[in-house]
Amino acid sequence: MDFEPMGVAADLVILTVRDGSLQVLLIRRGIEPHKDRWALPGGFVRPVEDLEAAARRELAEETGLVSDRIHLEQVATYGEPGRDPRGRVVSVAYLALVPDLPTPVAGTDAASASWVPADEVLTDPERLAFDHHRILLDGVERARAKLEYSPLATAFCADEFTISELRGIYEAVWGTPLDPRNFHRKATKTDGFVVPLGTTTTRDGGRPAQLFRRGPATFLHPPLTRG
Amino acid sequence: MDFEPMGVAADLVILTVRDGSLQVLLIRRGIEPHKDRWALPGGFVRPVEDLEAAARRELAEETGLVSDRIHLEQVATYGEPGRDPRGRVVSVAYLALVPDLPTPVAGTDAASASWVPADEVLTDPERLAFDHHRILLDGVERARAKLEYSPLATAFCADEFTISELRGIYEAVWGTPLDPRNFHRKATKTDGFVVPLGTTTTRDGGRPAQLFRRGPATFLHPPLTRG
DNA sequence: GACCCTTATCGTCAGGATGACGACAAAAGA
DNA sequence: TCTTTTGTCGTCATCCTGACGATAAGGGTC
Repeated sequence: MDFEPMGVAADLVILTVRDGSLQVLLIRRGIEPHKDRWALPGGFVRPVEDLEAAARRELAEETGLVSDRIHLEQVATYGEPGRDPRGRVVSVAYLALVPDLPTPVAGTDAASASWVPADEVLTDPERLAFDHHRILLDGVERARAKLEYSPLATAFCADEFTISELRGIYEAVWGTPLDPRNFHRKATKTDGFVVPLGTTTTRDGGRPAQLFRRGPATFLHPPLTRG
Repeated sequence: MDFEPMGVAADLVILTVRDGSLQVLLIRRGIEPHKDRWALPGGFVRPVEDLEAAARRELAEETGLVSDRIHLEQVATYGEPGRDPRGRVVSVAYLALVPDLPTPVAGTDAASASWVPADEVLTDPERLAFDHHRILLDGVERARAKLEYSPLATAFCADEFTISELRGIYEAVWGTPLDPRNFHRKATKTDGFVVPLGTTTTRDGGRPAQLFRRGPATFLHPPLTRG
């Protein structure tokens, strides 16, 4: 039995935390189908190219971020017949977590790509083309869940960060305030989550805060709890 | 820009608990490539067929289970160029959890499909064709992780079960013994995990045990802990 | 029936983690 | 100097867990 050929695309949910809110990178489509509508960045996987390589290539094209230190993980694959008017297209969705970029979306013409608050997009199911609303929903939920039991929040931070900056990540992604004192205790006492650098900064105002770097832990035990 | 067509397959990690151990359904391939080698059940997605529908169809073909009450979830998608000698094939892996079947693999010729202890397969990376060892690894790890924070263990059980049967599921999947008294407390006190039926059974020997049905909870809070 | 074996179920207790919140420290700015 | 802002350390009651003792209620054996 032979197979029926299909198109395979890689779509990206690229998240960052800017101005205290979780934001997603969207592009305005320049071509049909869904011309002029907002959509997730993405494109077809090339004939000889790994799925993750395709995702990483799209990520670089849209953000200018080429580092393999950017967190990128597969979320799910969407293949409902009819989801793409061009034919049978199966889309593998990836989730990318990037720090707040100093250069706003470098390497792209600013007109077609921009950061948008995630909940603003999530509350309007018609905002995005294709089934990208569902993909975004799954991507954001994945990110929210992983903050609980993995040290992934550090992927949103710069190399060096303070505990309250880290807390700000959690508050933005979860959309809920956290007690600074309890969070401080949890973050610093969970083995391998963050390592102190011995230096301080006053960039957040108030009393100088210790600077930290991400630790070697791959999961948090016990996990943090949402809400 | 047009797309390069690829084959899209759905492969299945079908797990059950039999004789106190976690077992996976494998088939012996009757055709090339990898003829006569063991592999996960699976096949190409049809031109007009949803991915999950394809997985459910394969599940029915291999096990005779057609019920939509069987737990089936997507795990990941594998698309490395060269993973299939027939050409560029992208495989969407699904995880199915089924109760210990009274009829051993109904609807299939018994020669080509059989239950095999999962850890026996996992310890030999060359046991399975294609990249199915990796897929199995990911599927089993998903199952192990989800038992912690979801009531999914009940998917391995019959409609009515005792607490110690449920505990047996955990012990088999995690490969670690659990304290019967603490597990009983946890299972019965976690809201919505199991609901008592008021009836008892002595099928496990010893003092009659309460029978339970799965409860309405979709996650366990707080989660159970492995080992 | 007396006894034993097996499994089910309840209870106790110490230790760890959490959430709520008080208190003080150390900077910037008025 | 005083106020404001943020960081950091403590305290305490509560909940959950893991370890484990004790009792309950069947079946089987003699």
